[in-house]
Amino acid sequence: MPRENVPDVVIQRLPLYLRSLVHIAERGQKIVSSTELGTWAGVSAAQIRKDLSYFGEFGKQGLGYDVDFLIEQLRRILKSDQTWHMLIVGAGALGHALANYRAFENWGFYLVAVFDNDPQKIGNPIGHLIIQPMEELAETIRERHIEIGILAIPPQSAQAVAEQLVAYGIRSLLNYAPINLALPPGIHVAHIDPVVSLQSMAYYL
Amino acid sequence: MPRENVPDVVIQRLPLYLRSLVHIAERGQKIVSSTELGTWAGVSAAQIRKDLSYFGEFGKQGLGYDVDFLIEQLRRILKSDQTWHMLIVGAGALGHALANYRAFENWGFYLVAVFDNDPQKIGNPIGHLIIQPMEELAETIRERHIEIGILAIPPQSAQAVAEQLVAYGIRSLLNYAPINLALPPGIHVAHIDPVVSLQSMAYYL
DNA sequence: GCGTGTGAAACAATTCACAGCG
DNA sequence: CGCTGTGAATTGTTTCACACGC
Repeated sequence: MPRENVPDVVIQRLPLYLRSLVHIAERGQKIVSSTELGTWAGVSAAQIRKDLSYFGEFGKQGLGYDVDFLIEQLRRILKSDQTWHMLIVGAGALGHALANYRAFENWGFYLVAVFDNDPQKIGNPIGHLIIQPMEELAETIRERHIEIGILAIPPQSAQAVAEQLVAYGIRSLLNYAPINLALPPGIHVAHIDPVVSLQSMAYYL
Repeated sequence: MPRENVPDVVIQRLPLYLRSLVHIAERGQKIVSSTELGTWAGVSAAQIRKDLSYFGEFGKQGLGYDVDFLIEQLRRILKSDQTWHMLIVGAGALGHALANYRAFENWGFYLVAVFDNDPQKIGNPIGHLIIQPMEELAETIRERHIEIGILAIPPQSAQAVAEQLVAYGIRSLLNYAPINLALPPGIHVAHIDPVVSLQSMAYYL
């Protein structure tokens, strides 16, 4: 679909544009210029136009972009117009917060299973699901066609669990454990670590 | 302290080096080469040497880096060798998970107050703290010398609350609300949004 | 006239490759 | 000899500026 190879930085900005566009649409606005969208998203107008140009021509010269149309296109490009199945490993405080987070489903990301290795927790409800034992991992991934794994476990076990998930067919991981995962090429890992974010900010304090 | 102006990407990588070094130190290793550290942190050896060279000469030629010494230096550079006071606004599931997250204090980040605007929640315990009403925001920030604010609230109120925090002297924000904040220059904002991370990953699926 | 789309120009980041030193 | 530190070369990203079309 992309006309040529798209830099990763561009892919990381598209969700920000999409979020800003939804905000603009909710205000009832139908048309937006790259300048205005750039102000909302915190990037330059030229950058928005260049980024979008990797994927096609979505604007109207002299006018701007149709907000609803551009939302639709970005959803398509980011594959947020289809359904993805996710699992969480780790039913601690973070696992619970994620299991109750309602914003995933708007974007096609459905949580369909939660796992933990603590016998005390297995069988307990979490969100609208039941905590399952790790033994059911392989079977559930296969049967529910799960593509995305979320790690909400301590760093000590993160590498081993990540390897299990990859072995069972997961290709995308959202890692909340504060450790750098070493995984084979082709596996995509996104990292969320508040300490890393805080440390980068503290530099400027 | 930095010899010249340091690119922001470099600052964002230093916490990853620090995290890897701690891991290496816990295994009892005393010396590490840029090649080995790079493998752990997922970057090239040359990049590590270049990044560190912005701040000084920390290695020994022909040998490598003293692990403990480099940890000490990175803690100093990232200001993680001193104490910072943080507050959370929003005592929902995420606020609770963050309030119970034990990893902050290892790095000098101390949570000293949690706020919410829900009268039902005010006065309830959260972690080792008590949920306070928003009216006490200004006073608490001043009295407890709070430098960092964490937003764990719905996106509708995030901009207004962020502006309040800035007005009361907060210069660094960790924003969990899925909205781009527009704030005056000089204020540092780090964003954590799992949907943004998932959307970037889904592109490659 | 206004705002997009896009080559060209400017700028930034990364990698290379090697001198220098323990 | 091995590994750091660093200019130089390369690669990647952003900004500029303008032709084009509504």
